[in-house]
Amino acid sequence: MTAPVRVRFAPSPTGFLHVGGARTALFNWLWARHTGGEFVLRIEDTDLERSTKEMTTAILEGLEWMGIDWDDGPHFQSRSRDNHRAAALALLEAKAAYPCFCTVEELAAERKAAITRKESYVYSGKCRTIAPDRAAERRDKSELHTIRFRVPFGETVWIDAVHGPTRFDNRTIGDFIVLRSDGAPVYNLAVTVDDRDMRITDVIRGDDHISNTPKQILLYQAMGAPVPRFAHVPLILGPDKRKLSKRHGALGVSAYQEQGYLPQAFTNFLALLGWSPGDDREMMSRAELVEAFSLERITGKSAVFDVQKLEWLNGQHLSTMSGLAVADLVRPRFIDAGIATEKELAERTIWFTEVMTLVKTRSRTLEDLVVQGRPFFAGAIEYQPDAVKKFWKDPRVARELLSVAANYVDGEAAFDDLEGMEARLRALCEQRDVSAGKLMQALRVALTGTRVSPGIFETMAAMGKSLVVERIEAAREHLGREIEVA
RNA sequence: GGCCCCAUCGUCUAGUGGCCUAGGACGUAGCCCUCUCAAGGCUAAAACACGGGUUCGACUCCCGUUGGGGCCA
Repeated sequence: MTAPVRVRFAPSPTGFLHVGGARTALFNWLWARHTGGEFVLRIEDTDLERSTKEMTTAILEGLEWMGIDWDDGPHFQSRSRDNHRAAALALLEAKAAYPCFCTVEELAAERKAAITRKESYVYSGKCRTIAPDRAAERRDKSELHTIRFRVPFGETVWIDAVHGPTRFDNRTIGDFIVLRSDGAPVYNLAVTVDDRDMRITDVIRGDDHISNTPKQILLYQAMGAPVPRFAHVPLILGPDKRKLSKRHGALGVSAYQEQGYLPQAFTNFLALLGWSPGDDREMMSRAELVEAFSLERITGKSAVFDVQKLEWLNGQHLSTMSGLAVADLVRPRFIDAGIATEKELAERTIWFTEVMTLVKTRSRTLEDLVVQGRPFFAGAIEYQPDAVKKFWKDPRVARELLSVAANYVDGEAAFDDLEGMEARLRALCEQRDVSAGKLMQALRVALTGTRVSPGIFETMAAMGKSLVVERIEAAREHLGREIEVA
């Protein structure tokens, strides 16, 4: 029986929750839920200058939106600084670390020399050999010093859950600082101490931390703490194949939320970036993801973020949702867009749900829903140039068609009998010797201003007779003016 | 520059020595459906970076080259 899994997500609140972080969080969460383990949230706010309360809030909100919940935390790393210092001192006590009195100038000189020799810089270890009593003496005199970790000879190896056996020659690491001269603990120390204290069993994080790992393993070993399992997840790349960054545009999770992506689609998409269930499944529910997830199936190759696939997946998830669920989700967007008031929508819940049902198969995001739903509400519409060009090519013909349409609508009593409506319209067209198809298309522009809408009879039924009449009249007037100008 | 990671269609991936004339998905193109656009159905084009080994046999294992990326400086 192995110890229950405890994972953590440890963002630093110096920026919003970006896509890479979101996926790291997701993988941790999926692993915790898959194994029945626990997910700890730790905010690494030790960079006081750049960390803000707003960013912390934004990160928590992003996680919540994605449906990622935590069992422990949020803990704030800045609150355990004393702990980190104590750990550094304990290391010193155990002779696993030593005080280093080298000045900035001396270190700069060492570095410079290394560069001229075309070697990578590692600390020479000059202060390693200072006799302990002599070092204590100098410390007592408050001579400025850092605490350095004594890196042993040999190599540091671990079995990465993603990359397999990974090894580093300790000579390339060099005695690194764990406590700065101002008493501030260094990143690798803080992380290791926190992970130890939080009893983290599995560290799932980005590939960019691989080079920190040997240092952290060395620290665990020196502290006599169990070394967790590591899984280094490949990075997410932008379309230019470079590490995803602000350059690539909207990257905060909140941006995707605003654009109208569904959290279940977004997480589904993110899960498929660097991981696959091993079969041909693409669209997966939250539960399926949890069920199928495993560290072993994470690929070692970094993946390009493909918005088009996200859009498609979002459309898929949208189409599986009921009209009612969709209506509930988009309602605020209609209100924010000033299309309808909350009260109006509340009074027409059933109708609104019907409209959303009509429109959702041809929408990929919630924003699409707003755009396509808008014409169903009273008020003026704009005639889109591309629609006019395609279906109102000749204004005279278009007006002619619309007069037939007006005639038809005038005589049409049953606005809910779709098949009957179509039969009667076709019969009328036959009688007047006009193309039913052309008429419907011209009518579509009159009713919605666009060349895209649900079936014309569904559209009319949903709009209601009076709005349909009004729109046709407006269109005929508009076309009349066009003809005069020409 | 040093260290490290990675390498299958444009993109996400399946593939763990013979099942591969390399499968799926997004995207692209075409067809069907059709009042438009989607959705849906069908079809097509599209990849194992290169060179050496190992092996009866390599997309799969090893080495090198090249390329991409990351971290540190």
